[in-house]
Amino acid sequence: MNIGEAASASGVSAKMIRYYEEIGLISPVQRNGSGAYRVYGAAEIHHLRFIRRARDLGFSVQEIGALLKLWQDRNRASADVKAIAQEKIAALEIKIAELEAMRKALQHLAAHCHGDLRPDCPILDDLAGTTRDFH
Amino acid sequence: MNIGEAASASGVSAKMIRYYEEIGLISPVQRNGSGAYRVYGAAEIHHLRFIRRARDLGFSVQEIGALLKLWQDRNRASADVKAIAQEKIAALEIKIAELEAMRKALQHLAAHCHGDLRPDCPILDDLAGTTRDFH
DNA sequence: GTAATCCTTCCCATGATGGTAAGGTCAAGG
DNA sequence: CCTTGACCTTACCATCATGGGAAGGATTAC
Repeated sequence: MNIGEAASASGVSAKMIRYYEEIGLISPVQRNGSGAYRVYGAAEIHHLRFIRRARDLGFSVQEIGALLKLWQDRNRASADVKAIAQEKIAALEIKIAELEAMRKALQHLAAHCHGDLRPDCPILDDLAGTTRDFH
Repeated sequence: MNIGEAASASGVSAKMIRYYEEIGLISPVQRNGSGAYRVYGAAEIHHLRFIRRARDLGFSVQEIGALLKLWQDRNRASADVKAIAQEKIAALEIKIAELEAMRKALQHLAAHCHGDLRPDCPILDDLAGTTRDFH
């Protein structure tokens, strides 16, 4: 299987497959007879799917490196994996809270903005720091 | 006021102040006698605070450019500002939903992982795509 | 006058991804 | 056997906002 086929089979773009190889997330695969083309088998596709799924779940490439190691360590403790997942959950919660705060603040401002042709605008007033309390 | 003082007065790092000038978000400020140092006054600090606040609310530098133009246009329609804010709110909501989905998926997996010394781990099973339905 | 602190510009790095360009390889069909 | 088109290769650049550092000039305090 060439890289293009591996890409569509795994959901990871050819570009990214080469990149993951370059940074050492996956080891270099075999090449074809002339050594020109990368050749992928079922095991490699499996790896790539793993990576793809982990990316979708929000893990960074570095974290995926750790997960891959654990995946291949038959004696791993499930606690090690769970710890990584829980750190990620905590990070997600922080990020979500930040975005929620932004959303709330913006919605509050937008709710008080006429949104018509008049120039008066509480949103800009807030950004400019000239807000009079409009509660 | 030199750039360092402007930085602490506005909450925007000196590095970023120069960057914003470089990309044209703010216009070049006056220089001191020898022309070596940038000099900031109250108006510039006000601008920088505006930028800082808008960044905190999640606006990109490009969007802030638009907001700054509107801010300085006395005849702007508040609808124009509100539209930008609402687009940003919508984008935030999409991002939040994505992160929430990740968090949910991870929490579901983590809840089913023993988290002990045994190697059996539903999290890795899921990533590997070998999950047997454990509902 | 000297030392310390600040400022300047320029270059590099981040993280994960996409784009492009120049060129090599392979498979199918004539 | 040769051409053509599809695919692959590497190498470089761009993104977005930010920080780091180096080399050197300006200013300020003593």
